[in-house]
Amino acid sequence: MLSDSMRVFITVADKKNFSKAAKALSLTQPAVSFQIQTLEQYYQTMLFDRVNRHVKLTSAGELLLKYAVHMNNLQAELERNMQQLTGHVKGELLIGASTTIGEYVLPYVVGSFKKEYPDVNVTIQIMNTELIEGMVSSKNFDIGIVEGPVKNDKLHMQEFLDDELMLTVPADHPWAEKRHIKIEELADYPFIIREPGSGSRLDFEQALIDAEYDIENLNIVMELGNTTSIKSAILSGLGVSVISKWAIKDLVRQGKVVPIAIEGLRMKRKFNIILNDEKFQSEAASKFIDFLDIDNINSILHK
Amino acid sequence: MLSDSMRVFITVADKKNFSKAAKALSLTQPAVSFQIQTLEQYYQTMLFDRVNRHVKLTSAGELLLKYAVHMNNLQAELERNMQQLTGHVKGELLIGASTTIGEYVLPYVVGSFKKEYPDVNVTIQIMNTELIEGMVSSKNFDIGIVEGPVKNDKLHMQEFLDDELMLTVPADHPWAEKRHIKIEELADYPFIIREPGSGSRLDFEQALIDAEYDIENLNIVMELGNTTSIKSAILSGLGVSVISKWAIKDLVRQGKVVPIAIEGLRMKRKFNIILNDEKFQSEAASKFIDFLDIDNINSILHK
DNA sequence: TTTATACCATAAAATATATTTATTGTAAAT
DNA sequence: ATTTACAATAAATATATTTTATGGTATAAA
Repeated sequence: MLSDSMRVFITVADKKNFSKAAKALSLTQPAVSFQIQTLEQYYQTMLFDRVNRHVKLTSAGELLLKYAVHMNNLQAELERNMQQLTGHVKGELLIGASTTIGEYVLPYVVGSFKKEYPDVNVTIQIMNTELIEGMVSSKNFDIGIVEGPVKNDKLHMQEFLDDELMLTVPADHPWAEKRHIKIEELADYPFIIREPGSGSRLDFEQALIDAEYDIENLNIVMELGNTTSIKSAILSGLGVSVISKWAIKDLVRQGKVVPIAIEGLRMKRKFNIILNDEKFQSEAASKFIDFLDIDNINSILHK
Repeated sequence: MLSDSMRVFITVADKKNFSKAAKALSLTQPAVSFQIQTLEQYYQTMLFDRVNRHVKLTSAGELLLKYAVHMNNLQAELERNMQQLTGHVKGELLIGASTTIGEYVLPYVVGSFKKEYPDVNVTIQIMNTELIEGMVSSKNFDIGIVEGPVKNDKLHMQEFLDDELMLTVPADHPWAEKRHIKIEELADYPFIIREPGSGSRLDFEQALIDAEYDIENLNIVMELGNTTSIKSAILSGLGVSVISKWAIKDLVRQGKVVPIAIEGLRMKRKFNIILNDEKFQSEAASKFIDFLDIDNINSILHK
């Protein structure tokens, strides 16, 4: 293992801030100060210039960082080889996911993965696509999974799962009997919509534009900030809405809501895995990526 | 810095013995057991087979060793670069030297070196040429300095200092007035000789053979195992002997003994530095090797 | 065989090291 | 002038490592 002080040093060099490094390492700021001081005494030189509101590597610090990163990479490589040799896959796995995926798809996937690899600690962080891309780029996340395509062309994208936004109505709704309605009928009932800027809202709006239907015709009664609130609103009869098929899967099975197709509206989309090819993947990450194979995922989700 | 457990691991892998590794690291054996167990738990695998009277790396151990050595080399390189950057040369310096050099030359050299580099800890280990060559080969010594040439052709040799074996007599000896005697006169006084096998004895014998003088003619009254005893014996008037000019320098200056040349006997030899070019030299070692420059050494020894 | 020797493992106590809590100090931002 | 956002320091505490003391096992020697 890399020594504690080196890990602390790398983090401070990364964050350029003792307190933030401490938080990232689950330490207090004095503990970080202490470790840096230990290194500075050992090498008899300052590693950071404490200048005003930030810290900055000295040339000695730059030199140390170069070697620290190199050693860190060696350690990661060692760990991976060791796990391949012994078969004991373990470690941390940090996944960034957008809301629907993180709330309605990944929990099942991760649950199944953990049965096979109980010593891998998986953390799912839910945030928007842009932030996820940033964290994958900076190698802070092992994997990102988002709705829609990736902007950053340094990142590698691969298809994960099909999704479709479905018009969702309560089981006792007049439309529940039908399998599909025409776009024009949409205006007949109160409609609940996601907040502007969210992925789902954008996809829905785009589908309406493609179908040349003016969103102003809808009878929008409420704008809500997340899928769960929309589901509650639908269940309580406040209106109908358009939601990812994965988000309503349980409610559909329980017979509480019914998904309806809207003729002429194309609301299919893909969930995509985003990876940073520059990042050395841990054995845990590699195994998880293998696990995300579509056939495997289908067998998990359709049971 | 490399973590403690890695340093312990490397040592055990090297010595193939927990107790010897402990001694080499100035630890107790249980401390070594503990560190190895820590690693074994971390990687969830045995690193050594404890088989009968020795331990042996498992395949996981081999893998770890490969990376441990690599990291260790990186650390050494880092330390050297850091010392060059900051100018703070420090660390351990282990020198193997044969008796005369270690006792009569190196103390002055090292004393002078330490004035310039006070944070370098120099250790001189006195042993025979063969052992020194082994320790330089195995990279356990940074530098070796021996009388005479090196056998091992993997090692790099460079000339250090001129030496000459001198016939040494007490100040009140009849020969003391003369500057030189003939070989034949040697038999006129009791002669003290070094034990067989020692470098000085061999060099002396070879010089006699080259001069076609039979050693049996000498009036050998005593055989002693080290230079200091021979000096005492000469001072007490027990006889005369042949000793390195460096070993008697002080006594000559004090006027207690006199060095005499023996006509026709060639007893000049060289002190040689032996280095292992495969070894990554610390900054301290490099500085010391620079310091061994002949002009520098002469200015130290002739003051 | 028995006994001695050369190993490593383990447990408990001692020691050393790292971390937290609480506080101070110092610029910059409000 | 006050607040804010940092890092440094000191003392108390927690954690990790090491030693001391002891036990176990296999080989070598008697």
